Amino acid sequence: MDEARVRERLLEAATELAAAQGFETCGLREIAARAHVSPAMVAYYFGDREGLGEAIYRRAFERVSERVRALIEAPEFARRDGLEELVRIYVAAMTADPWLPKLVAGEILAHGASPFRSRLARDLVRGPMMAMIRWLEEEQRQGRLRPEIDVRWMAISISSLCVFPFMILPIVGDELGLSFGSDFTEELVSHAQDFLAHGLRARSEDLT
Amino acid sequence: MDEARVRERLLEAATELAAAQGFETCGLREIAARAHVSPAMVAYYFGDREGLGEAIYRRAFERVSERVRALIEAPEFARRDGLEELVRIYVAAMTADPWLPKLVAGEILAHGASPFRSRLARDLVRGPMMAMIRWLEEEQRQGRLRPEIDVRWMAISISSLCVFPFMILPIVGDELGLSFGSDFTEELVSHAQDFLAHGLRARSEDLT
DNA sequence: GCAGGAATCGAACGAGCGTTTAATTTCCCG
DNA sequence: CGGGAAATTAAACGCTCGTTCGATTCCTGC
Repeated sequence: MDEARVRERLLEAATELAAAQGFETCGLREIAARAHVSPAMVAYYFGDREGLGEAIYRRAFERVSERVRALIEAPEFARRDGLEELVRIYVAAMTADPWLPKLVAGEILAHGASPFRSRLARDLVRGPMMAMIRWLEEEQRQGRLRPEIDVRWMAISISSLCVFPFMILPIVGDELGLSFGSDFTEELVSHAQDFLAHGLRARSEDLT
Repeated sequence: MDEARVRERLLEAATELAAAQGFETCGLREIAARAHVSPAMVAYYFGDREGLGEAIYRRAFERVSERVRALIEAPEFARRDGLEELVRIYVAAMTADPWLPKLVAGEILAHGASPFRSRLARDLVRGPMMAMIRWLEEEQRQGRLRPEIDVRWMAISISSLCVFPFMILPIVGDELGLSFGSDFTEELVSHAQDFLAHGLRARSEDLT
């Protein structure tokens, strides 16, 4: 088996299956068959089944956190429309790998299933959200966000608008005439930006 | 075993476990033990394991669709602030049973795992969303919603704001100082209403 | 009070799981 | 080219799963 490292092929097969049906429900033999490899290779490279699961979720976590770190450190954050950039990069992080949204959803759902999964779900969700909250607080302090709104709920709402659409798209997408792809991502970004801007941003004029 | 019907106790135990860790990952013996009943009772009342799963998810689906039907037929919909009422009842539907949010999340994630689960996930998500879209179209036609926004994205955003917070609350709740309960629900409703009203509603005055 | 069907149980079965092991192949280096 | 370590495999093991089955208990109507 020379065309690619066995370890990498196992990770890829396991990731695809975990994204399609959840890691818990797919067997070692199924993963190994998809990677054209013996099931014993899982023990050889990852110790045991849980080691393989930890590896694929850790990789997913690192990809997300790496992109969210770019989100935080990007120079666009200092600009006036930082909120728009936040949404754009947040969505871009979700679409960087086609299987990431369902993987994140699985991790959210698996929270509590095992100590390892709980810890990973926490890392996967808490890190980006806490960073976002800190950024929102600063924006609010500078008067660019409506002062009366709790930043925690701002962060929850932003996350909801950026993540949840990916989770329900496979179910309602064909009925709505929407499907994965750059079109969907761009529409999501622009609509989320629109909602958030008109809902969150401090305005000099109108309304209480 | 007289204090409650065995069938009902099995349904309850399976629902709690499915909400806590997903139906796929909990065994029949575990469910039966929690219901203080022999595993053979599952076969007796539900035929097989999948029959039990179908029963609990069907019941969840019926509870949701029943409450969303109330949402559609409620007299409040004819009022000026129908959007606020929609959010309130949508969230109320999610909180009617404490295990419903995770059950819905699991169903979303399980879409594609099996023909039965795909069909149920579709029923669970499509029905309420299509009804919501039809209602939003009517609202938009009557000039109460900004005319330039795609109603499909309105529905996606409303669903996101009303459902996703329940999914991440177990993970980030303690760090944010938020926890399940009537307080959380009320805050969620009021914030979602605020965001949607200022983001979606047509205004006579300001901005392009 | 008893007969008979419904309800319930504990035990056993076969299948599939993750894992281990011994054997084989592959590869690299002296 | 040959030897030893690394890589890979097929087969087997023990375990747990969902399911089945015969026996037992619990109702209920006569």
